Amino acid sequence: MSRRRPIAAALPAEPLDPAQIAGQVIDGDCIAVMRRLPDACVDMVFADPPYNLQLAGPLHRPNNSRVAGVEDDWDKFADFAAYDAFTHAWMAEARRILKPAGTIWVIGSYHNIFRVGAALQDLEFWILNDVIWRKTNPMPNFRGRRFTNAHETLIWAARDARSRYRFNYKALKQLNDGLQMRSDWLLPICSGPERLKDDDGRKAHATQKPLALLYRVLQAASAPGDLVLDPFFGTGSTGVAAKALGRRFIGIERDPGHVALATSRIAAAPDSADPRLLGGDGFEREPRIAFGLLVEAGLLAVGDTLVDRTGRHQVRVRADGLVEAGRGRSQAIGSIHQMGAKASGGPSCNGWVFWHVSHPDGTLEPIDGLRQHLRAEIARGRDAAADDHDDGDDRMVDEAGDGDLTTYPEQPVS
Amino acid sequence: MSRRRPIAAALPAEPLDPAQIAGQVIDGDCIAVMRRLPDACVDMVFADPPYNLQLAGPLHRPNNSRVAGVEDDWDKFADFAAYDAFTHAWMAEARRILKPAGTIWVIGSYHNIFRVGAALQDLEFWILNDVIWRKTNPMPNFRGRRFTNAHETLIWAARDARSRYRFNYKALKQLNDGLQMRSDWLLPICSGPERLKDDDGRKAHATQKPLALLYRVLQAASAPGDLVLDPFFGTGSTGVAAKALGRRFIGIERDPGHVALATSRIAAAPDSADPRLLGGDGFEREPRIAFGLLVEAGLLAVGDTLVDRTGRHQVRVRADGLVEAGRGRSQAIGSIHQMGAKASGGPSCNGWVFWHVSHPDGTLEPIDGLRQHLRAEIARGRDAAADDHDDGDDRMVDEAGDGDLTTYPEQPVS
DNA sequence: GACGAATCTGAATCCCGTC
DNA sequence: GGACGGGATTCAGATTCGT
Repeated sequence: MSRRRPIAAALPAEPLDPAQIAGQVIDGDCIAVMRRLPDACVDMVFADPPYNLQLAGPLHRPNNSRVAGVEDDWDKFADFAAYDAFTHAWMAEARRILKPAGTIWVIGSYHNIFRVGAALQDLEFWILNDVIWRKTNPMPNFRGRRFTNAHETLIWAARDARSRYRFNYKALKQLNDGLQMRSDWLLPICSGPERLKDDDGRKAHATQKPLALLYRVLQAASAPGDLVLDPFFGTGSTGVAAKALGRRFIGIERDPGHVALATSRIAAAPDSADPRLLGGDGFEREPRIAFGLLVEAGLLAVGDTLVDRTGRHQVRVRADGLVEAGRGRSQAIGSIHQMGAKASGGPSCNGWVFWHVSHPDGTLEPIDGLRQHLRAEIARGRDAAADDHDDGDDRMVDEAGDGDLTTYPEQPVS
Repeated sequence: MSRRRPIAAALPAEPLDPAQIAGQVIDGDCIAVMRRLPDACVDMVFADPPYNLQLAGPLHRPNNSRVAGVEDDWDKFADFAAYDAFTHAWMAEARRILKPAGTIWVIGSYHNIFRVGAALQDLEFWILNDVIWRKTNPMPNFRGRRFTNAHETLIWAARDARSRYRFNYKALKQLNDGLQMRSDWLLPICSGPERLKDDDGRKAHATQKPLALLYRVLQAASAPGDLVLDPFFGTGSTGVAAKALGRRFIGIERDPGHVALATSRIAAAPDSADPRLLGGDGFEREPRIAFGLLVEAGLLAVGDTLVDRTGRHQVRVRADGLVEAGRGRSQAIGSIHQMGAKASGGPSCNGWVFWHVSHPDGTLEPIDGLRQHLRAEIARGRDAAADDHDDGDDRMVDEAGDGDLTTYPEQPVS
């Protein structure tokens, strides 16, 4: 198989406490280290495993300079079977320590990504997307024998098919100028000052990933305070991005030199901004408003008529927070959603945007506008109350707006 | 497994003659049909196999309209093992009938492409590139639970690691405005008039591929007259593109309705232009000129001195087409390329651009200039001769300039 | 017929909290 | 865990409809 270190079966398997080692880089084989972590303890895994590059010999540019490829021992495997066994082993451990709602990201190239993707499926991970990192500045194909290999592939997968995983949809839509984020991401490769060099000016790691890539991954599929594990930590880009975004991390790395480099790099890296600015989705779920509240608040009156956009359907507002249509035998009563579904003929309906009130000038306004009005009033009252108590060292923040409070220490503003 | 037809073990396995059936659509299971073809008879395979989508239930757009998903029987497999067995079976046959220098293309999505890529590697195909088809107009993600699935993946692989496969580098570079063609291609999905409809106005096939995609694949990895096999022919886009580009094809399709549709579609499709305009690379490899020919042609004389760009190294021209440096014991003899490599210290060297002749005015000219001069003269003579014989039914064209002659029937100008 | 608005559609593994 | 019900969710391009 490979010339990697013997795995840790013989080493003492002292348990590790995830909370204790968060923010650290653990020196060791990732399989051995993961075995010491408890089940279901991390929220996300980001993995940049060896690519199994299989370069035949040294490659030279047309001007005869030599291309510095990946020639490290960690990228050497005897054959596909050896690579598959290795992949299966680390991935099974990663799945064990992943929380049920957690997701995994794995990055690779055509040399290994098909083995990786098949292994994920075989282990019953559930693929959510394959994401293409399109490089703005890839290395050209010097021989002119293939297409410029201008991308790498990331696979994003949930722990299983029924996972209620996190995806910060609105935050990413915002990042993409108001349109859904697509599965193809255009980002530069890691170069310039971001690229770590050793004392001789050579690159410190053969496959350092750009921070921008890690930012986007963490923004998409984790929340502030989440614990992110990177089993192939390298120079620690995952840690730097996690620190900047208020996520906690555990890094595992076999090469002691890289462990030291990553540790000092992260210590020097900027900390996260005010955690309140980092919210999971950036757009927390708004507090729920029952339709009946609009009547209580005087925004609608019992007996008012609601119409759909085309004017083809109408309902009357009842006192109990339901609406009714028709008279006598053909009368139907239900929630705004149920009656909207009935009217539109679909399996479901968002009554808030389906039904409208008619203004005197003939224009229609969705009742969602009334709801937003009411929400704003409620928020003003809540903020006034909160101002009286906002002076502690720790903040209690309802990240998701769902009543779960996350506590974490105050962070300096960077 | 799937509800496909029983495979053809029990059917009579009458051999098929590739030359006879070129241009036809064969009705049947692709594995059974391929078994009837001889070894090493096709130049390229393009395959668009079932993706194994595993759709759970109906999906609706926000406006409550229902998405027409792929619900055909041909995309139903019991599990990954069944899909893998199917993949392995058709792919092994495809490899058998592929010429040693042939390549295969397979397109898929994250549902199946990892199984496909691993199977290719397990069968000892040699992956050359994974190519990303980025869609300009993908279907959005309606529930906001994932990234817009905005691409599909093609894998391009040679029959084995040592294949001398065809890649029309210059033609694709030209297609890409003078820059190397990258591994990410931006193309619209198949819609509008190109999308075939049945009598009711519904799409005739759930997964029709755009012609532009096939054009690029055929342009990249085949030559005029090549025989291209598509084992999942569907509505025959591969055949239409092949006809337009002067490639021959064999299509295999299980569904008799699709066979009929593809056949009539191809019959109505425009034929290729003058084959001389379609050249394999669009830029035929220039005929090879031996260095010694420069002496024969009087462009260099025996004993002339060649120097490198800096003037630090020199060699003398010999009568045998080699060059020599030094005198007596330190004398070295070799080709212009070998002696260039020795002088520059690299593992290889293009002697044509490394070595120069000195003009009387002191300027240096690469000997490649002399070669181009000679080529132009040769081309003038060849064209004059060709005009006298350009009236046969078949043409013999040395596409690659390497002495391999490909014969193909004359095509009318469209 | 021209132009703008409204509608339709595409290889899709497409919800979540509460009781 | 299963059932129930609230309510959140789309982009580009072609085609059809309306004036």
